[in-house]
Amino acid sequence: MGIQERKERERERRRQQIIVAAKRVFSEKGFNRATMEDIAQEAELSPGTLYLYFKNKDELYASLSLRILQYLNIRLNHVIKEEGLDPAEQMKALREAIYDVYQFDPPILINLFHLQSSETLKNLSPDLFKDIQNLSRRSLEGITALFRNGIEGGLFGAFNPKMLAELFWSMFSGMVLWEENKRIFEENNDFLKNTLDIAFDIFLMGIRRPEKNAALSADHPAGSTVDTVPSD
Amino acid sequence: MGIQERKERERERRRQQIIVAAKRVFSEKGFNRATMEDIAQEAELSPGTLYLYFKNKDELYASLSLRILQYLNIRLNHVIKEEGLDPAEQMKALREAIYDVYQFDPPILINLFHLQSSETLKNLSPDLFKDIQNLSRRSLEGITALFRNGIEGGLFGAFNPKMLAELFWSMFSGMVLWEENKRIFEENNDFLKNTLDIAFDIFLMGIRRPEKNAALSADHPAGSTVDTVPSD
Amino acid sequence: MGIQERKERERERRRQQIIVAAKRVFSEKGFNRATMEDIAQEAELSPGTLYLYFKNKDELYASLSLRILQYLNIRLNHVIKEEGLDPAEQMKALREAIYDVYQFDPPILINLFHLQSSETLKNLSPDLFKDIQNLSRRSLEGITALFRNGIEGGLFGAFNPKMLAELFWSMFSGMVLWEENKRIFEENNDFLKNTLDIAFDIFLMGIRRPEKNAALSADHPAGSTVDTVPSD
Amino acid sequence: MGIQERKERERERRRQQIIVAAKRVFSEKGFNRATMEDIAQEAELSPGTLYLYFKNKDELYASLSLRILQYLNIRLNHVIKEEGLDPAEQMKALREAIYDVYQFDPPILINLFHLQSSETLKNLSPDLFKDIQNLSRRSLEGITALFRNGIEGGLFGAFNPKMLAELFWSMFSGMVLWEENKRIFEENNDFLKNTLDIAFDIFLMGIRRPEKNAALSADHPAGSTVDTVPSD
DNA sequence: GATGAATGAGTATTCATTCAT
DNA sequence: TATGAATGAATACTCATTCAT
Repeated sequence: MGIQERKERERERRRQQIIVAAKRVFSEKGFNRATMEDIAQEAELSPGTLYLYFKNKDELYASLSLRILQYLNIRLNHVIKEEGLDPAEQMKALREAIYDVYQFDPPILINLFHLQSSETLKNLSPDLFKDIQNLSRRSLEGITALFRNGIEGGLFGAFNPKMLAELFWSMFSGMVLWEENKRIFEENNDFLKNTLDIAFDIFLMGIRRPEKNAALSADHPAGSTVDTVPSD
Repeated sequence: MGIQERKERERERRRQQIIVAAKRVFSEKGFNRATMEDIAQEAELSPGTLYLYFKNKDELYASLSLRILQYLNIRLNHVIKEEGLDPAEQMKALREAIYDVYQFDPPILINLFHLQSSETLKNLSPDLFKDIQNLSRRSLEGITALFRNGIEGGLFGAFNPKMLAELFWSMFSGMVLWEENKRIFEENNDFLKNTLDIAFDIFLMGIRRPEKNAALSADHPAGSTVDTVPSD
Repeated sequence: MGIQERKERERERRRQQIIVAAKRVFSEKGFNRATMEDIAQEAELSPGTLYLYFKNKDELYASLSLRILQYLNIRLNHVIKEEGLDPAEQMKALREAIYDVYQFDPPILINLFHLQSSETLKNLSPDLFKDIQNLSRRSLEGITALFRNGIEGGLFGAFNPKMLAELFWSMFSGMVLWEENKRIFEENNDFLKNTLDIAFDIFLMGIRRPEKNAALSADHPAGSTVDTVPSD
Repeated sequence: MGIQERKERERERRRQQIIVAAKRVFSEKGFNRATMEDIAQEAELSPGTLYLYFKNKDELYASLSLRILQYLNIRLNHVIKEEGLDPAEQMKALREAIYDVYQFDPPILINLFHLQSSETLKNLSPDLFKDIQNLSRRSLEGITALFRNGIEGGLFGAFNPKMLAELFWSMFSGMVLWEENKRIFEENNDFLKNTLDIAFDIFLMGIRRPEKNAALSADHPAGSTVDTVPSD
């Protein structure tokens, strides 16, 4: 059993070694231009060895995302389980957690969004697909829980917490992509780092006063999302 | 001259025919799995003909984006130039324009974001790259102008209009991507159509009360974007 | 008939126009890289028109060679038919004719040798192939005749005139190719112009004294070509 | 180390296996009509494998030439370094060496001349181009050295040895091409084998008596190459 | 005759994946 | 386990040639 376990640990170490190498290569060359040969070289292994740890290139790529989703979950759980935070403080902690996830590995985070909107996802092994799906869902549930706390704690009005969570998350995705856009167009001015704070505030401001929102929203049906959609 | 013009028109019609076919195939199979052969077949042309109208696969793909950017610009210009709208009404019109752009061609819009965060962009002919860059920039300037109107019209507080425009646009991008995510994870519940309104309201709500924002933002440096960054 | 003839003349003019354009393009880009499109553009015609005058690309290419072979024949005939030349003067005239053929169109002449050692020749229409074959043969016969005159006039020893003609011609081919080599290796020092004279002299010197040749050749069977091989 | 060496040897064997197959296919079909697929099939390998040993089709083709140039060099060095040969015997040995080079691999030798007068050469990797260039140069230097010996040994008159070497080599090239011509025109009578001897004799005869050459050359400037051009 | 848009067969090259060692 | 040589399917792109106008 000790041997079994040591082997398992060793195996995990190799996987991480490969993932780290893959991360570097994918970031530098993009998914299509990065070859398994490149990654093997970066990992100081042979191409064949990669296939002992990952079924194929798509799965190796997807495993990168899994890693950041795992980190996201850990951070969200910390926020949720930390004792003695009132809803407003939780919100501040959420913002910081999101920050950290971005800083944990910016290129991988971009890969994550790229992955999600690509054909790759459809070709994963069912297990890995499930893992990604579950972790995504759990992350969203975590954020939802935080918003629900806020609502229940009287911090916000009567919005549907899941919808707020999704909106919040998609807003964040958009900012990350926008950052990437700017890098390509070479107007690199650190959009994300400069605006996440202000965006967060604007967002929280907006949802803080539901009675005014209701007024504004009165002339279109989206008002129906307020409080009437079951929160999951 | 009449002949010249007719030929030009005929040529443009063919280009559109190919673009339409390409759109279908790219949407169905994604960029990598879609072959030029597939597209030619869909367009009821031969592969060689595609190359009479588009230099290569990348450029054909990029041309899809150009099309939606053109539509976006037209719609934004309408909003800006429409007479007799007060800032609040302009904001409402902006929301509707954005709606329409999405509905004009949802899969292409997703392609646009995919394109922007991909390696493809770097390999276009300089002309096409410039076109996309310029149209993107002009679109953003259009949105910026609308926010500036809002600010000058006293509708909002003292935010930097360009930053608001970028934030708004990235939020929208994120929602589109999220919609795509959900499609892949097969929880298709029309997130975008249901939430664009509410998101818009939240966003506008938030930026409407800068004095409160300032209070919230007081403990972090992002407050510095308020009113102190030159509006262009 | 007048009309018929004028049409024929017009047709020939077009052919020449195309050949001239093709010559330029082939010389600049080589056979494989030169496209029919390129040639059409150079001739200020459309690609389709080329096919009204030449069955295909190979035949157009081969027609270039025909042109220089025709010129070679004309020059050789002049030398042969010129009255009052003794064999030594005829030899000098031959040298000058060969010079002129090279200077008539150096790149085409190189093309000619390239053509002859390539797969192209096998794929010509029988007629064109025959034409080239016949003109080549006739040229060689012309040179042979000149050498026979020399032999019969006592200028040389007892060599087989046809063999001397072939040897002479292959030597010239080799010099042309060598010139081309040097151009590619960028040691361009006009080898051909500088050495044709000296080569000619060495060659004539050598064959002038068959009794010495016989001595040198005594230990190998090639001596059998002396005077014993039928001259056709 | 033993392993390293064995691998290197194995690799070289594969290269030769491919070169041999390529030689057959190129000879049969010519450069353009021969496909990499054909060559792979002939070598009983897969197309991909060819690219593990040769960067591309051009380089594979050029490598054929390298092989014969290497053989030529070896043979020339033997002649030069053989002890106890007087200049006349060296010349005889040169003739035999040239014979052998032709017989070593007639089709490849033709390829070599074809290569040198084609566009291919310009597109090789710098290294391979350098190799070919150097070996060509060294071969010519070898022949030059032999002629210099002859001159210094009083065998010939006062010609420039390098020019003689070039002339000699181009004559040989021409004979090879002419042989190929005849094969295509289907009058295959082993021209080369029958005439190299006689050509050699004529050539040597001719250069043996420079004072007579000078007489003949008196009326054209090529006489200036006699003795006045530096021998390198 | 002349055009030139359309054709579509033809191919070099890549690279994820396998498997004998 | 690890290797890395070999595989061979897959595909973007070219260009000689055709034919409706």
